[in-house]
Amino acid sequence: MPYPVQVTPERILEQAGAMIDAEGAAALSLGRLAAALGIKAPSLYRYFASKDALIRALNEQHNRRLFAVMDAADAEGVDAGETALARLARIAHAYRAFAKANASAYVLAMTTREPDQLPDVRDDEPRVLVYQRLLAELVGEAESLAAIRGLLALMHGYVMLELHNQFRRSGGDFDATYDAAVRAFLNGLAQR
Amino acid sequence: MPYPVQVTPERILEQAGAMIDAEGAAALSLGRLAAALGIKAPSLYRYFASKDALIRALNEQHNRRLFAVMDAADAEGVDAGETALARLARIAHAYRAFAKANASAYVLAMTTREPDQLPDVRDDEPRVLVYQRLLAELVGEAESLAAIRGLLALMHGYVMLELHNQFRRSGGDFDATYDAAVRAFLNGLAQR
DNA sequence: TGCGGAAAGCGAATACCATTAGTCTTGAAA
DNA sequence: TTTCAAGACTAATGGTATTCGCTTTCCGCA
Repeated sequence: MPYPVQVTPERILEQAGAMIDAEGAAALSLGRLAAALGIKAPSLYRYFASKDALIRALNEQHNRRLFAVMDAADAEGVDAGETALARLARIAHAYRAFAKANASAYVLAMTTREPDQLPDVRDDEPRVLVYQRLLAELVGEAESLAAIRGLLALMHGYVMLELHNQFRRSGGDFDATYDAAVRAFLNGLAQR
Repeated sequence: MPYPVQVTPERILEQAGAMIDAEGAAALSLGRLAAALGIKAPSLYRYFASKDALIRALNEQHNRRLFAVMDAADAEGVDAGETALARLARIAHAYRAFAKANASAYVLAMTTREPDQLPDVRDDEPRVLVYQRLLAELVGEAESLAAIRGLLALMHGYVMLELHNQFRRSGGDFDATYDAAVRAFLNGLAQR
């Protein structure tokens, strides 16, 4: 039976992502993941050194896709000849849409405390710099660090609270209040 | 040997909180918790129906304390005769200080996906309403829902990103950029 | 004063979980 | 044809939460 290759790292990640999406990250066990792939749990160790390493690969993939979605959204804004503020609002909406479409993976990537599961932060730094420069157009170079941190916080916090049902008042339109909050922040930055 | 009471629910929660603070929530096991209390794991089930129930009680306690800290901060602002905007900035700083002083417990309370670990959201609704009314002074009744959601998101998101080392640019003063972001948001709200 | 029930602890067992070590099968290269 | 490494396997280890039935101790009531 053995030898004919039955899985690849990509296939494993794809299946793991699907199971996390369907049943949540806590429910992912190597035994059930392996069974879904037609192999046994120990065989997974041929491809990933540990469960933590597998999750880190998943998180890296997630980060790449998140940035790709934001970049694509900004490209649309550029094509439409939008102002810096309008482009940032567009990016903020793309961010939230992606996070909600990949809720379990998003939460997993953003809340892992185990250092072994965390992607290397340095990979993403140049990607974030693009957006920090865009914010610098609104607020000046000196304030751009506070601006990028605040915008990331607002987007991330809103999505996290929404996904965890932590908003006490369930009434109202979540899309509309998100838009209002983002625009208030950007306007407040531009005001200075 | 049995019967002489060795623990109470309060004592269990206190020890669990201390262990989570010291070693992280993931490292909390009922066996080690029980050992630290001088009993065995199954005995814990006399006091909590499950580990999830124990964690929910911990989260409820955390929420009560967080609101108490914010209320106390606001009381100082009221005593000092501050404006609504200054009071809100003061509350935002108290929020972040509390979250950072109880990092593991904060993350645990805000990121549990298991419904059994989540406190009843309705308990906190009246407490949040106080702050929503304060925001209404800045922005009007109609926009106050977006304002409270945005402010919570900004505070929560900033703290979460900070605690998880997700801010790519590690330079700069985290206190100063938090203050700048909060004030930008509040100014943007007041501007309308 | 004595008795019964309830409460609080325990040991043992169950069913998972990630991980490791060692073994077998296979196909391709020599 | 033989060799060898890669990919899968079985079996075992130590950890986890949880359940069950049992024992011991105390308190209230007769």
